[in-house]
Amino acid sequence: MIDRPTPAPLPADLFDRPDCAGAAVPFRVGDKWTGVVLRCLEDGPRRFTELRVPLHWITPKVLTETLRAMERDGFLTRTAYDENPPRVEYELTGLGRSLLAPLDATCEWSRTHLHEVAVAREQYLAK
Amino acid sequence: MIDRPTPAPLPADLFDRPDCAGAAVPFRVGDKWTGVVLRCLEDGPRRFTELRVPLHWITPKVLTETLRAMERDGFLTRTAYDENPPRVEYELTGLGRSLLAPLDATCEWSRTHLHEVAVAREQYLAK
DNA sequence: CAGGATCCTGAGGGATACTG
DNA sequence: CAGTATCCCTCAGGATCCTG
Repeated sequence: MIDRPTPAPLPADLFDRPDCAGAAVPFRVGDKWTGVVLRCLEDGPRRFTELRVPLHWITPKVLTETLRAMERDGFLTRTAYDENPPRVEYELTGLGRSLLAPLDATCEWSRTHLHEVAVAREQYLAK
Repeated sequence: MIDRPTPAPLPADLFDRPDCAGAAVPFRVGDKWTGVVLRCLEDGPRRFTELRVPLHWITPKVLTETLRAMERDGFLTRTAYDENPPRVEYELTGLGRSLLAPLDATCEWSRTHLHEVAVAREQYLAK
């Protein structure tokens, strides 16, 4: 386990910026949320509620399902600390981190080509 | 338009081989079928029915929807020849071809890491 | 051959409320 | 705080039949 400084808080508009492909990205990883969760965890471990913020307050049920599936597939670890109030942290494994490569390739494509898709759609409608 | 020799027929088991990630791939491009259609077209233009073969005889409705969406987004062109019986060919555009890069990155990940996912799932079940 | 028209289902995803 | 437990609802995707 790498000794890592506390990562900066996740900005609430992390996936809501002009330079972000967001919902228009034609790629999805696994289910609807796996990709963005991956991005949220790349700087270090995060807590449950912390993750909900940039995910537009995704419902606990859906986030739990997503995290459980990713844990099952070996993409992240779930660590529960026996405290009160309870604290649980999710952290990427090496396998999960390896997913960042194809994810980056996808985001890179979006950055360079997504506007062409928008143009193509307009031309298609104009016909 | 590049002058291209007639591509080899699409093998029916193109996505049904032991070395193919297939349905286990945790990535999807756009909808369920866009990625595999992309792969089917990378060697040159293909006809409607020709595409259905490796796609396990996907129903015409679903294939039409997929192709229309990809045409609308500028990923492929649809060329109808005025013959009898009718002939229609689908061919990747430059934009569509550019999608092969992130798609390759994804497939490469699957090749090298997919078995780790299988192992992780077994360990998860064993707990 | 290349689809259009219809009908149908199931599973992913969401809202709300409650709990240790 | 970190979830469970229910209920609900859309809609991608499939089955089937028909046509220029």
